[in-house]
Amino acid sequence: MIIKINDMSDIPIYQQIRNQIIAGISEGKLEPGEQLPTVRGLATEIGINSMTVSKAYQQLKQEGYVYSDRRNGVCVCKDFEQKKQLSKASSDELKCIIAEAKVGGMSKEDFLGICEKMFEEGQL
Amino acid sequence: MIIKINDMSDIPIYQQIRNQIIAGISEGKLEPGEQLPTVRGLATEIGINSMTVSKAYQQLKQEGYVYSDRRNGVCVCKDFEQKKQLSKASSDELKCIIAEAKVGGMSKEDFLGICEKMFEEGQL
DNA sequence: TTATTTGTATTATAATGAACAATACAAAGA
DNA sequence: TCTTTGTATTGTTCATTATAATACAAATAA
Repeated sequence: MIIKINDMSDIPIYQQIRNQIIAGISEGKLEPGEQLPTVRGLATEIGINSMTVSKAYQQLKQEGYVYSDRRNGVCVCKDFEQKKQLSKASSDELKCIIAEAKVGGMSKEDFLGICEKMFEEGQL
Repeated sequence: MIIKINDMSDIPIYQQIRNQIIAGISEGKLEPGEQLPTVRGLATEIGINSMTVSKAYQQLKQEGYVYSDRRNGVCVCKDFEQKKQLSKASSDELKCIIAEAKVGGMSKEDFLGICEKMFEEGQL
């Protein structure tokens, strides 16, 4: 699982790490129970401060994606909460994306097609 | 067209304004050529600094949603660029939303159903 | 036991962005 | 001329992000 940081992005580094870990889990690149890179290891690898990695891991932990153990590091959860609904934040963001797509002249069918492809992409 | 600011949100005020204007256009609450509230008027109405409103309008202008005129204020564009594809930012955000939905156990069908509803909502 | 590795906590600092305050200006119209 | 419009400027305050440099507790390996 390779984490890639875009320094030009306006998305904070710790958020980019978080997003990529979640994407990795959803694509099966990170398996339940698998250990994530260590805080110091990942920080050195991508050339950032270890506290920034720690911040990403703490957020993932708080959101229920990973758990941590002093010796075994941070690992992907084995059972995710099956909420089966979008968070408020996701729902709000989705509304914005759809509004922009509509104003840009995209048809509902095209939009759903894009979503479908994204959903299937990287599936196990 | 009423703009509502959520002070608790971590989304910047100028961004909230921008998002709501775009939503208003996509729902037909704001018609092509229609004048937006004045910078000072909207700022007073929602109790914020006028430069914050100006910042939102400048971003909308730069993105091609509105145009401005010294005398007539800021108006909704009459012809939007029909790009018919998502911006890089929207596409990246959508991927994150889908990854979170998948890990949360949402089926593709459920997700597409939510998108379909959102797309149709507030349609003319 | 001792040393190492793990996540985590602490303190301090620098850089950036968001929001505000207070003006000022040019352009257009009444 | 006076008002209203968007815009530009300057400065300040505050929160967030990211860094640096340590330190600590817990678990494991030597």
